[in-house]
Amino acid sequence: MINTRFSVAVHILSLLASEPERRLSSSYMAASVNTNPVVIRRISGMLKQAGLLQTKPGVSGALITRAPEDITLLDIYRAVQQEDLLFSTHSSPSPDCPVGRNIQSTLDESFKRAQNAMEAELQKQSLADVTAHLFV
Amino acid sequence: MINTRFSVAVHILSLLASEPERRLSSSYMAASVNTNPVVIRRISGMLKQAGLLQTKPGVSGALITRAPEDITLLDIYRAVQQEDLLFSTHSSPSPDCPVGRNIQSTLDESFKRAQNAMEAELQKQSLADVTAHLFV
DNA sequence: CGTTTTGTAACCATTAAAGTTACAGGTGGT
DNA sequence: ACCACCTGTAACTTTAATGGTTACAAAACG
Repeated sequence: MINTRFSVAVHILSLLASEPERRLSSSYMAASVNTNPVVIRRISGMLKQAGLLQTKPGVSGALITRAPEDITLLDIYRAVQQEDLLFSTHSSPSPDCPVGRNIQSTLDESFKRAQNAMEAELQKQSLADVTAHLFV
Repeated sequence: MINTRFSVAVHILSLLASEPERRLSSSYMAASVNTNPVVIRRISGMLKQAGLLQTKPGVSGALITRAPEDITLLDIYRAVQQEDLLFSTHSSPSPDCPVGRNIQSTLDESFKRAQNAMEAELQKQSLADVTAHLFV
């Protein structure tokens, strides 16, 4: 199961997108997410590195940097996921067995296709789609 | 990152598919996978429950129950994955905030789409596709 | 009848994640 | 200039999942 960083990251950016003019502090967002401000700052740091939001040390709050229409869920997913492989393969299968010898490269291809399909779907969805759904 | 059970499960079934007449013991398969026989038996148990292989207590070895063409990677994935949700969402966001109030149901939909895309791709690939790739 | 194997339970080690405390360094208001 | 507040980050704790391992009962086969 993929960790909740992705989920929290979308939450953070949804908050910022809903009030693009206001700098929202980590404490404020932590209250909405229902977690510790440090967790927010940690994830905000990843989103900042990905260029999705701006912050300044000392100055309260974060601002979104792009229009929600121009941020895909894949952008957010990639920002908070350090591992780029979705599936793990068992390590060091036996090289003395035709199956063991080739299973890794074979699975790498199969798994990559599945991951690509998932990421393609994330790319189709924008932050604007999410926020539109939030405020019905 | 998705655990290696899936990867090991495909390995097991590839072995059984490559010698459909021979009963392969957990020790034999453990040597090819390079792990402990108990790990093999544990995962074999899940594959058995899913109807993908047969075993009998006391009788050495497992047999594949279906033609590799009729087993999809999704069948195998589902057999070894107890959680049916790929993405987690953070729990108990604030009900006092319009974002917090609706984020879960919104994300559930977005995440389900992504998961469906991934699973659809797994369904397109059969065990036969995998074994064909193994023995080039 | 004894060796072997499966099926499980139980336990350990490792790892990742999330929450938390603490604090240095920067800002802005007063 | 000072002070209260915020960010960024390191460090620590807790929890849960995973994979490996030991142990053993039940079953089967020669």
